[in-house]
Amino acid sequence: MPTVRLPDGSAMEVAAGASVASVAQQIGSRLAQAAVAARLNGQLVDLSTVVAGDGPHDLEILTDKSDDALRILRHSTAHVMAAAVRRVYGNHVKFGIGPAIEDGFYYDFDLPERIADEDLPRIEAEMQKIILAAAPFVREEVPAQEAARLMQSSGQDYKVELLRDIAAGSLAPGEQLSQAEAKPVPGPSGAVTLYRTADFVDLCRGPHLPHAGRIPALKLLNVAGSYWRGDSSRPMLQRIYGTAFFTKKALDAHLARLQEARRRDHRRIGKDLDLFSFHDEGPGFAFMHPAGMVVLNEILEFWRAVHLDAGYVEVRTPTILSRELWLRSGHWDNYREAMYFTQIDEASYAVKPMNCPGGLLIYLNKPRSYRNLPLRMAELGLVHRHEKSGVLHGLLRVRQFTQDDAHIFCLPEQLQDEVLGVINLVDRIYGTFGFQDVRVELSTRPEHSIGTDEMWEHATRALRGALEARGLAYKVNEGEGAFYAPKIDYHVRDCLGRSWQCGTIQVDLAMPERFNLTYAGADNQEHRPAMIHRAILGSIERFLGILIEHYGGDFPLWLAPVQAAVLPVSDRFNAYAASAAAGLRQAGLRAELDDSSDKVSAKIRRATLRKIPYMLVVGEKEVAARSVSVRDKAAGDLGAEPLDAFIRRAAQEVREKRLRPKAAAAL
RNA sequence: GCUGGUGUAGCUCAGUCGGCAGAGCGCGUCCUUGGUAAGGACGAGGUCUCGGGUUCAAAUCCCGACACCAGCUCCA
Repeated sequence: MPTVRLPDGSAMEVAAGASVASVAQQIGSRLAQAAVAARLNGQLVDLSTVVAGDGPHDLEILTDKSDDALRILRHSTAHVMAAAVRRVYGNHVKFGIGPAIEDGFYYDFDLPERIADEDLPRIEAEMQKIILAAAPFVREEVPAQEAARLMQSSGQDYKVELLRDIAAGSLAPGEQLSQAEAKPVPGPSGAVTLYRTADFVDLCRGPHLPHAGRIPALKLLNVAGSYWRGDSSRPMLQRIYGTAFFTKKALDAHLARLQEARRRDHRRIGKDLDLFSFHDEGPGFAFMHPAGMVVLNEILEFWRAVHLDAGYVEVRTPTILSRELWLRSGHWDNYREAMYFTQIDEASYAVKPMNCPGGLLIYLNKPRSYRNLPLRMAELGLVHRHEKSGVLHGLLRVRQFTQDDAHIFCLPEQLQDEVLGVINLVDRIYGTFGFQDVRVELSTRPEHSIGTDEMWEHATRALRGALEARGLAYKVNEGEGAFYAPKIDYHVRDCLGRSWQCGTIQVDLAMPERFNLTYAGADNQEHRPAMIHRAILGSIERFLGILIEHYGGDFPLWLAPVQAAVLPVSDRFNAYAASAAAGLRQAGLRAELDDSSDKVSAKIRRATLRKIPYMLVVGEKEVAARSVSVRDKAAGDLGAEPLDAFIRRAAQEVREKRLRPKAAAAL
């Protein structure tokens, strides 16, 4: 009799030929009810899987509490969607792949008709029929040849291609098909598995729900194009995105989060708050308005202060430099399609896409001594990159932006300490903006790169050593480094759980070589310095966009374009209100007076919509007491307070760069 | 760059079958002088993205360009 070992360590005997489902039943009917799939000897399997052989077998019944179960639910929902699409559009639909992804699933289809967003309800309705019918997921193991014949005869060219690659063993993990659920693997006997749901058969490794009736809550979200296997030279398929959850409540919470993300879209808020704009006359080039400049300048003032404190000096290098310089740096070889070129007096020049060559020229401008290293040279450098038209996205992807760059020239043995110094600076800066959840990735040497193996090893070791010295968890991205250096990338997660790449630290031994940088050592010999490229905010413009979404437009006081609005109750109090506003401004606060002829309630509404943190209502009582009646945008009416006291309190809040209480709804 | 969608007042959007260009908000003027999210009246504001075509007649139909949106590819 087979024996299974459960996660709690207990063992039990099960009947020969028993399915996982019946084992679950044997453990308890509640568990059997809740069971979605199982992990048998480390493999995810269907509930219908038979526990074969005496074992002991490690068995874990997965219920809707587990993340694996959620992925299985979504993957199964993708199959149901495919079945529904086939019913709605007919048998000529060709199927690509349909995996579960981070927040849901998708399926790619090839069909002559256009699927529009308006068609999604029809598809969803068809899915509900399949769910109502509790259509089972039937697993079949067949020889690859037979599967190929089946797919061929039904015109499923993409599936045939997948089968061919499986047979050839060339379907490597990490390909665009990286979602494990989507990737069928040949069994030990060269067999592949098929899953049937309703009248849809898919090549699929599984596992799946026992039947479609186990899908409690789903939503189709949008349609978009997508290359077959992520290859831009292959056909473009139509992809439908959707999501599914085990409870209606969880689905609703997720949809609310999507809604909240739309509400916080920095493009929307940027327009509403008059922070910046874009124009046809310069696609991808942001126009910063006065209110946006206030935020930007506050960020930069803070940035300069902490850099000064961390031992940096600041430089500025030209935007246009000779083409020859970029040939020397290797940028021309590796990056010219994305660079802008121009001509000055017959000679060829490039608009800088990076600041480093300029920094190198400053280093080379005079002899350097080990006594003056490390040299930490910061530059708020304006760079231009020709991003392809389809990738532009508000402030988050632009063609011109300001990097908060720095180049640290140091002795090779100082590298790790310098990297640690940058890591500390990153912590300090991100913490100030309220980014708590920061993830770190280490990218190693890519295929196209300059420099020697030894350089790359040394450089990568310095980065890894610093990460390990700090005890930071990090993910490694093999071959994802820059052409001249391995790098640490920082990803910050905002309050909606979305991740943004901001900071980067790159240890570069190749550029100093190319540009023949030297310093005089204590031995009076020439030596080669090491170089660190780093940015913390990344692009200032992009960081502003991220901040807008993170705060939902409700900036902390120190960043708010207008910090306080003085709202007289009637124009009889305009004179006092004006003097109060002047007092605030004298104390360095950004204050405005609303002397329109509206009622206070209308003034409050307007100030609230403009997301002004403090509203100061003044009327007869306040004039008499030299006070203001404070309304905090987040906390509401706080009552009267002497004007001086408010000024002191607000100035203190600005000095401390205090974060505002989260005003977010729906979180 | 690719696939699909969208482009009308400062903003959000309506505009039927091809027949005089619309609303709300905002803006301006006047009235109103009020206590914590919208007081009232009047008014101004348009190259219907741009270029071509069809038509007696185009915001509307056709072709092309551009920009934006969703996604894919890319992001030193």
